[in-house]
Amino acid sequence: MRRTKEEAEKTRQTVLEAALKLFSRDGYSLTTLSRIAREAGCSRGPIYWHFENKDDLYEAVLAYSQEPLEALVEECGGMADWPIEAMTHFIDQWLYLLANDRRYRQSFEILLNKTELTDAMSRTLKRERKLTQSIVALFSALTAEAQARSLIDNAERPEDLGLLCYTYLMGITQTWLFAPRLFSLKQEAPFFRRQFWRLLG
Amino acid sequence: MRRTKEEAEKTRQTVLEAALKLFSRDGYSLTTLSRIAREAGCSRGPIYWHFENKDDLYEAVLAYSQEPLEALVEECGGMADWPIEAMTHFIDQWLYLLANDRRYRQSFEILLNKTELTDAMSRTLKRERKLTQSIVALFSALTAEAQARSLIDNAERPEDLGLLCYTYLMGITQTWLFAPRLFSLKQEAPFFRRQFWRLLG
DNA sequence: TGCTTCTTCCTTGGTACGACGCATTGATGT
DNA sequence: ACATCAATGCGTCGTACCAAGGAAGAAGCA
Repeated sequence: MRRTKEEAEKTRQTVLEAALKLFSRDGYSLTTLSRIAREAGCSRGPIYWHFENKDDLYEAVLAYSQEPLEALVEECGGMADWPIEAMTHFIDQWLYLLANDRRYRQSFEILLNKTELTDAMSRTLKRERKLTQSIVALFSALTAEAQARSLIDNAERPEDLGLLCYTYLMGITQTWLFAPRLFSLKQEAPFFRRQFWRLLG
Repeated sequence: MRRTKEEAEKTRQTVLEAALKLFSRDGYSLTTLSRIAREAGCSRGPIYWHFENKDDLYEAVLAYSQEPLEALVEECGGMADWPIEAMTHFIDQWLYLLANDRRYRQSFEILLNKTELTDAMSRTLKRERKLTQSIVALFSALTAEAQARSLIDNAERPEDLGLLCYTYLMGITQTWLFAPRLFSLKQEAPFFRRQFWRLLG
């Protein structure tokens, strides 16, 4: 039955949240539209109304779940005049959100552990690589600025250091999500922060 | 028709190689047993003869593809008296194999990008986590030994440093496999090696 | 050695199952 | 009255898995 605009939008959000939960828990293939509908408390109909198909829903879920990360990149991009503070903030937030923000954690969970990156999702892949690229570029710019002000060692090229910062964070993220019981992220966070600055000198 | 023992074993290997190729390229779900059979030049029958089911084949493929890595861990485990040389060797080999050894690269490709880590593959997951654990333990032992001989800085706990070494390598691996065009692994390898030792001091 | 029998390895249909996607219908805000 | 939002049922497709059968190494026996 027809709902008001707000109700319809709420339905859409509910589906999105349900899909995020199931995709991040059970993976893309195993999660059927029926299950998502049941989790969202509706039938499969609304899903096809709000989204083109399963792939489209997946893309929407990923975009939705990555909003916090994109906001963080945006935020630190505006702190180019305080490169050290910007990097500190980025790392702190990255680790904090990973440990405490469900949506943020689920976005990585899906992408790293619950998706088969095939040609079928080239659209999603392209978006993700662009995001990766933007983070590397951000760190490259910040390290370049920090080097210019002699705040960090300048023996290495800033592009390399930008890449290094990204791989450093992704390594922690990937390892923790793959084996959460291997170590406590909250306990080790200060250690990882300390070691980060050894990398940059 | 019945083959000799050697021919049968060869069939098994062919299936394994075909599955490795397709799993690492197209992912687990998209790869059907028919495709594997066609790639291996046989029918679906032998697959069910040599392996229980699809999951079992997957497990076998992963174990097969990770032989080089397990050999490397084994090898460096025997170099406890030369911790610096052992770590150097491990990193060099890791990066070299990643760039040059097809099977080694495919094993990570499958695990990182082409598999949905659901409860269904708990057996595989357990094996992988154990392998992770063994690498972390290896580096912990090597850093502890190096600290004892004052070869590296001893401000941090060796368990933490062992974990750090692993996340460091996985970050590079994950990032490169996710976006191979982001950087050239061969060109950056020396850089990554240099920075590794900054982490340990 | 030569014949028979058993076992192994593989081929080929067939079946059961479940998912996606769509089309139809229905209900209700606007 | 109309457009929007949702429920339902069906068609189609593709896959994993199984069953029956067949062909030829391997092994036992004279």
